[in-house]
Amino acid sequence: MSPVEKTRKTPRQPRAQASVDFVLEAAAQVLEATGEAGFNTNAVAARAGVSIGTLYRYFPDKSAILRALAARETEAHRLAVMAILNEDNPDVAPDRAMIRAFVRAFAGRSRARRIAVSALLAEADHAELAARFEIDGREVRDARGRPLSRVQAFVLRRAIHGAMRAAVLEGVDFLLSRAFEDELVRLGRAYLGYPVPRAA
Amino acid sequence: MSPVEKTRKTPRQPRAQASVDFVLEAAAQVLEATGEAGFNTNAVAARAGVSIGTLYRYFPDKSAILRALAARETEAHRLAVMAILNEDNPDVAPDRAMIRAFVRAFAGRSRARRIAVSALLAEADHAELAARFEIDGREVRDARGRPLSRVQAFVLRRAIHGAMRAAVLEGVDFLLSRAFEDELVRLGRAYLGYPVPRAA
Amino acid sequence: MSPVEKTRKTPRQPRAQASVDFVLEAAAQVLEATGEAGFNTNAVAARAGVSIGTLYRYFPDKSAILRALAARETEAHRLAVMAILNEDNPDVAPDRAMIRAFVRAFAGRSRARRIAVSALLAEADHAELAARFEIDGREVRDARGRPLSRVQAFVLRRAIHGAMRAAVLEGVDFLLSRAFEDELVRLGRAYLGYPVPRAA
Amino acid sequence: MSPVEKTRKTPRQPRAQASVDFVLEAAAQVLEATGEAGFNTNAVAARAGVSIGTLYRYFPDKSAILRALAARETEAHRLAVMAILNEDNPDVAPDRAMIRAFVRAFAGRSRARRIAVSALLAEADHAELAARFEIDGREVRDARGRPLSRVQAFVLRRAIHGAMRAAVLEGVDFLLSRAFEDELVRLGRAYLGYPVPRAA
DNA sequence: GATGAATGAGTGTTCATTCAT
DNA sequence: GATGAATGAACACTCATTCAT
Repeated sequence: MSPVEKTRKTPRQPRAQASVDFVLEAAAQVLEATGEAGFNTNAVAARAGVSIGTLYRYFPDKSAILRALAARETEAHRLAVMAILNEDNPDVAPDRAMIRAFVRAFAGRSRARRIAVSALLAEADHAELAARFEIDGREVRDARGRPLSRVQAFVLRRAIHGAMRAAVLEGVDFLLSRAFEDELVRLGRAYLGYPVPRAA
Repeated sequence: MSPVEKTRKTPRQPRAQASVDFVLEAAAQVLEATGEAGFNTNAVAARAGVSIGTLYRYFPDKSAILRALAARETEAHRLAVMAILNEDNPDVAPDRAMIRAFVRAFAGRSRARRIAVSALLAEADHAELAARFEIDGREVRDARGRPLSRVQAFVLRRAIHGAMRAAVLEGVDFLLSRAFEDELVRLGRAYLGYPVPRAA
Repeated sequence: MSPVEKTRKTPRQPRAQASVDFVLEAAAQVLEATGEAGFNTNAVAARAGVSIGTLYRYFPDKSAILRALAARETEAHRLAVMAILNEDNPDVAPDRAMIRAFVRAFAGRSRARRIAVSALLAEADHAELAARFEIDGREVRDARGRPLSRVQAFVLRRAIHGAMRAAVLEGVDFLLSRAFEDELVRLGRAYLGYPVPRAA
Repeated sequence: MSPVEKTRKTPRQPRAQASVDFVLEAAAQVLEATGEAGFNTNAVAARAGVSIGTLYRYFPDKSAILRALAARETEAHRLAVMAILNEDNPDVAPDRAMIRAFVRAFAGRSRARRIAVSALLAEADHAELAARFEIDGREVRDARGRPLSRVQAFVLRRAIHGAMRAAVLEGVDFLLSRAFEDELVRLGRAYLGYPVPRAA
């Protein structure tokens, strides 16, 4: 996916690509610093060190910036998770690695991501967008080796995701703790019917 | 809790209370119809059939409307859940009843509630607000009769809540299905170590 | 002059007169406390302990309150000056007594008076209003016993008044000092050709 | 002093400077025509032939327009006085020249200046602002060659200024007459102990 | 292609005034 | 006569977007 969903003119020259990047980075910073209320095109352009006219050369309107940012952040998140998963770490089970990757990726610059994504959600068709946030396409099977039903896959992913999301949003103190990670792992395994260690 | 957190002058006359109700109902409708972008004081007042001055007599500013609406919706949700729980229905286990209540109460006018609540979250201290959304104060114990740790309670509640929330937001077709309810129940029971029927 | 220039119905009953007084006193307090910016009819009515409807029964509009207040304050000032002048104080020369009276009368609740008077000036015909602020009607004569010309009388009065006014407005530290009083006295006497003591 | 105390962005392009001037000129005209009551940002922008957005590009808020106008008018006044003083006119004594300059400079567009200045006074610290309105920095000495005390200098300046101010405000017919000028000159000289011609 | 000055519709909010109760 | 809820015109100010330079 191109970083900009719909540009007036797709940038080919490096300078143009740099401008796009500056704008997106500035957008993330403005969102992080001032929240959605302070997110306006002039502020973004100013922080990007780009004129407002240039900004509009690359983004058709304000919400396109948000959309591009959401795409960029989602992609960055996906890559971060993938990177952790691909580390060849035999001591860590795949599901635990996944959860750890998610939590860590979530914890950084969460505000900008959250706002961008929620702005996206506010505008768009939810069902259509849901797919974007799937990261692990691998088929999951239960303890008996049966693939999950559609409903089961939904519940498993959204439950774990929801608990992580809430932890980030509510700023709980145990966000990066081993105990929290353990419980998320247990949740997934118990649901799938794997034997789980007793709770700490 | 009074529907209006802090009015400029507490309304005594019935006409006044009616105005407050009109405004909140109008606010919910505007949110439902146009989203947060279309949520402006003039539109709310117009739809409420009330002058803008009257609106400002009861709400000190725009965000107070949102806060009052979130409070009203949360309270309505709580009451709906309670009502379902209090139905003397011996055929339904308490955890299932709870989940059913949540899903059903969530399903109606979700957009207004979601936006109001998220506006609330955008402004306020997350940790402090989290408590408001707890509905069931009952202590939960695992299959061995031990009370849950703080982290466990958090994970259990937010996981189930997150899956329901995602289902509502994404508008999944199985939202009100028995299968979905079953899986949520299984998720909770498995996590707590209760024997669960095999997945459908 | 009636305290209220033009009432909708001249109050005869004591309760009505009391309401008028409450409103004017409240107006002075509001002006003193918040300046002209905070001077609004609802605030005045509230502080007067009177409903807004009652306020409008006695004052046709907002500026009538200001006019009545200016009249009241001017009259109070006039009476204060007269009272000081009428004290049989043989040790104080009449011109000095006058100046002292003015400065002292000016110094108290100056903000409300100043605002009321300047609001008055902002609306009305200056020439017509000027007469109101003449307090001492006595004819002044110069050292040779000749009456002052119209221009001379104007210059004398406005010069002394202007210096006092500026001292009040600028909040100088010597406002109530003997030195300041002395200089104002010297100014008047020198202008009239009387011998003056050398400056301190 | 720059005409604009603090712009949001200092204008570089000539078009921008022209906008600032248009706004200030329009502000003076609106003040002159409608008084402070009619002084609103939309009216100023409209009369300036400038959009409201442009107005706000150069002035952070409404009162900044007033402040800038007061500064501009004060400066214009100062320059006018200086110009008259610098005319090499051996027939006119310096004190008379000063008074003449003041009166003449005061007489034009007095309303706008008065309102702008009084708006300034209404907001700001009086003592701090007083200095701005000093025009002649020259030390004044009395007939015996002694410098004036602080109180004396205050009384002298404010007295003459007050008489002029009152004459302008009250619109007296003798404002530009020789007689008025003579009396102001006499007032100053008598106070300082110089021999004065007998009153006309 | 870049710039940034200009635009103006839109929005939150105030408050003088009215009038049903 | 008193009350105070309701009204709505008015206004300060923002910001997405355009376009002359």
